[in-house]
Formats: sequence, structure tokens, C-alpha cells
Amino acid sequence: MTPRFSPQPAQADLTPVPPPPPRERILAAASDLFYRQGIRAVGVDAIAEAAGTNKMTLYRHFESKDSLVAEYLRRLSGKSQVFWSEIEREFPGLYRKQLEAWLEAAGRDANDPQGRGCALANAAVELAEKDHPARRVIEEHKRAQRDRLAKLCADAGLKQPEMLADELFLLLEGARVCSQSIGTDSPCCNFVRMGQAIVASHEK
Amino acid sequence: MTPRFSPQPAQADLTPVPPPPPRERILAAASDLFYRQGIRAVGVDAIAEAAGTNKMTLYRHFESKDSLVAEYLRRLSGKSQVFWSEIEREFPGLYRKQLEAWLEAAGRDANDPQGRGCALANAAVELAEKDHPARRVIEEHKRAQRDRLAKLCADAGLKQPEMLADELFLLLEGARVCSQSIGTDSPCCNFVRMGQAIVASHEK
DNA sequence: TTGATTTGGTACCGATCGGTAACATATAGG
DNA sequence: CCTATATGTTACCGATCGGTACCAAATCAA
Repeated sequence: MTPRFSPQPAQADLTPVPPPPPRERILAAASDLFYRQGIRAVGVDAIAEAAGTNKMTLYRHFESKDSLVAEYLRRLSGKSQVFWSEIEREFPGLYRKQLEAWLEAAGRDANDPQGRGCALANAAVELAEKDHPARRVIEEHKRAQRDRLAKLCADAGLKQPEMLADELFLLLEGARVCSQSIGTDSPCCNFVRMGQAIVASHEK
Repeated sequence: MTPRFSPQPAQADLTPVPPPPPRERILAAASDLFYRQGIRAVGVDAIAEAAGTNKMTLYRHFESKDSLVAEYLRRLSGKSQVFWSEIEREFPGLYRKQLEAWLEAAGRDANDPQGRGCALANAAVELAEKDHPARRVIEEHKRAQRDRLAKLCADAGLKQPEMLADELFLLLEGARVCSQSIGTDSPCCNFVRMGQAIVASHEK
């Protein structure tokens, strides 16, 4: 099947974009498979094949499946930090607006019909071993998320900002896991409204 | 090591309690292992051994590992129905008391240091396959929990009982998953207080 | 006591798991 | 052009996965 239109610009034939290096392809494939099917359900062979490479190359870039999992989660955690910066940049100084934007983005996330909740939280459920290298990443990420939210609630001048942050944090964690257990027509459909109500109950 | 005291009453030597039948032992062993280590992390061999039997007997009572998983979750769901009845029986007609009792029991659950969250929700995370026999059990259970909570909120005469139930439901789901990701010193430590505050915000 | 049913035990099946050895090929830098 | 270095290929390792065949031992009902 030769595509009628190349996805590249006109000069693509002269300077075709080089494919991403194997490490990136492996991480991209692993991210997709781990998230959609679960970490334990995906073998390294499947990842290598989906990445268009082989197991040997995978193990040249990652010392084990566990460390690949940890790196997969580390990347996701990084993306979430980027998200916070974007919110800050979009509404500089407008903390109530930032909180509203967070609520709506979180609501979109929790209600994505293709979504399977939070990859970090899912990993914590799947990887029960207390000494798994991924657990440090997960705990640090979740702690940072909560603290960031608490700072925002405080900046927004709301009552009991720490408690409010905990409420919103747990509400989101719950919504993302609920989307996997109940699925459609579940409580998480009203996440944004609930979040707004909880915020309102902390108004001065 | 002969124990100095038998765990059985005095007539134990004459009428020793018969060990539970294999099916029950298998379910008990599976429940413990599935919950503590995760469903995918536990093989049928390990379950059979922990149950003091063998794989062959396991497969005489359960047609597959998947159906054993489903039965494991079905039992847990049943126990939770028993729990609701107990609350009703303890505070008949006192709906606010019932709600308070639910909050405290949920808080105990979410903060159990040995706990690993909700087994049903965890299973939903681990078993991504949409057609897994456990998924029906999980969805029905979670829906029933939410509806029961909504009925209680309505009976208690609180404002917007459906929304309140959703808030409390997600708060608990979040707390139980949070206990696995963050662990100690996490938002779920204040679950009861948060729940009470949310209930208060729905006071007439 | 007899006869049917339920267990236990062991060995096995094909498939897959995470991980590695060895060697051929491609690619890039000097 | 030559030489490192990174990648692809294939075959393999021991272990474990879910699941089964087969037979002996125990149990239980009649």
C-alpha cells in the first residue's frame, strides 16, 4: 500500500526524517503496550516487535524489564510536570483559573473512553513487590502531584488548602480507577462538577 | 514441634474438626495470594500448594484460573453485602449514624497498613481484557456499592444525595488506590475527616 | 464389605517468560 | 578506506505459565 500523500513535507524525499533511535521506539512501544494491556501482561518480545526491533537491542538499552518499566513511568511523570508548567504559563497569577483548568483537564483524563486510568497508579497496583524500582518513581510522582495541588489551593486563597488538595487528589485518583471498574455511566462522569462543588465548599 | 495447647476445645481428640473441603481451602489460599501479591503474579501451582493440595484438584473444582479469579471476587462482593446489613442492623433507622459508621469502616480499610486497597478495583486494573469473566463481577459490585451509598445519603436527608454519594464513593476509591502508591503519610490518612467535611457541605 | 466418588501424586504438554551468546550486517567517524 | 560502534538475526537457556492424563490412595454411601 503506497500512500497517496506522504505525511512528510515536500522535501521529504531529499531529507527524509530519520526514524527515532531504537531506545525511543522501544520506550514508545512499551508505553503503549504497558498502559493498554498492563505491565505484567506484556512480554519483552512483544515490546521489541512493536518497536520494530528485537529483544537483544532492547536489553542493550535497558538492563532489565523492571528498569524499562521504571523509565516508562519516569517519562510519564515528566510529562505531567510539563502539564503543570503549561497551566501556569496560560494563566499567570490567576490561581482560580489555574485550578479550574486543572479540574477540566483532570475530568477529560478521567473520562477518556480509551483511557485506562493513571499509569502510575496502575503500576502501583500491578507491582506489589515493595522493592520494585518503579515504586520510588510512583511515590515521588504522587507526592509531587499532591503537593503541587496543595500549593495551588493555597495560592488561590481557599480555606483549608491542604485538606482541599487531599480531597481533590483522592477524587481524581478515585475517578481514574473507577473508570476502569465501572466504565461508562459511572460516578466519574461528574468529576468536574463534584470538584467544583468541593472547591466551593472551601470558599472563604 | 508438638504444640503444648491444642487450638481445639477439650474434646478435640475425640471429634477433631475436619479440615475444610479442598474447594474452600483453595479459595482461601487464592484470596490471600491474589490480594497480597496480585492476580497475575500468582500461579495456580502456588495456590494449590498454599491450599495444601495439588493443581489437579484445583482444576476439578474450577474450570480455569480465570473462573477461580471470578469466584474469588464474587466471595468478596458477598462479604461486602454482609457488611451493609450489619450496619443497618446496628443502627436501624438512624441513617446519619449508618453513614458515620460507613465512613469509619471505610477509613479503617483505606488506612490498614497491611492492606492493598480494594481487591475488586485492583482486579479491574490487572485484568485489562474486556471479556474477562471477572469484569462483570467487578462492575456489578461497584455499581451496587455506589447505589447503596446513594440510598443511604438520600435516607439521611442530605442535599443532592446522588452527587454526595459519588463524591464519597470516589473519595474512597481514591484513598484505597492512594494507599498503594504513596503509602504512609498520604492523603488517605485523613479520609474520615474529609468525608465528614463533604457530608457537612451537603447539610440542609 | 462392596462399589462409586473424591483426592493425592507425578509426570507431562506446548507455550511463554525474562535474559543471553555468538555472529552477521549496517552505520558512522577518522 | 578503514575501523569502531550500534543494530539485526537466530538460536538458545532454565524457569514458569495454565492445563491435562493417568493411576493409586483415601473416603464415603449402601
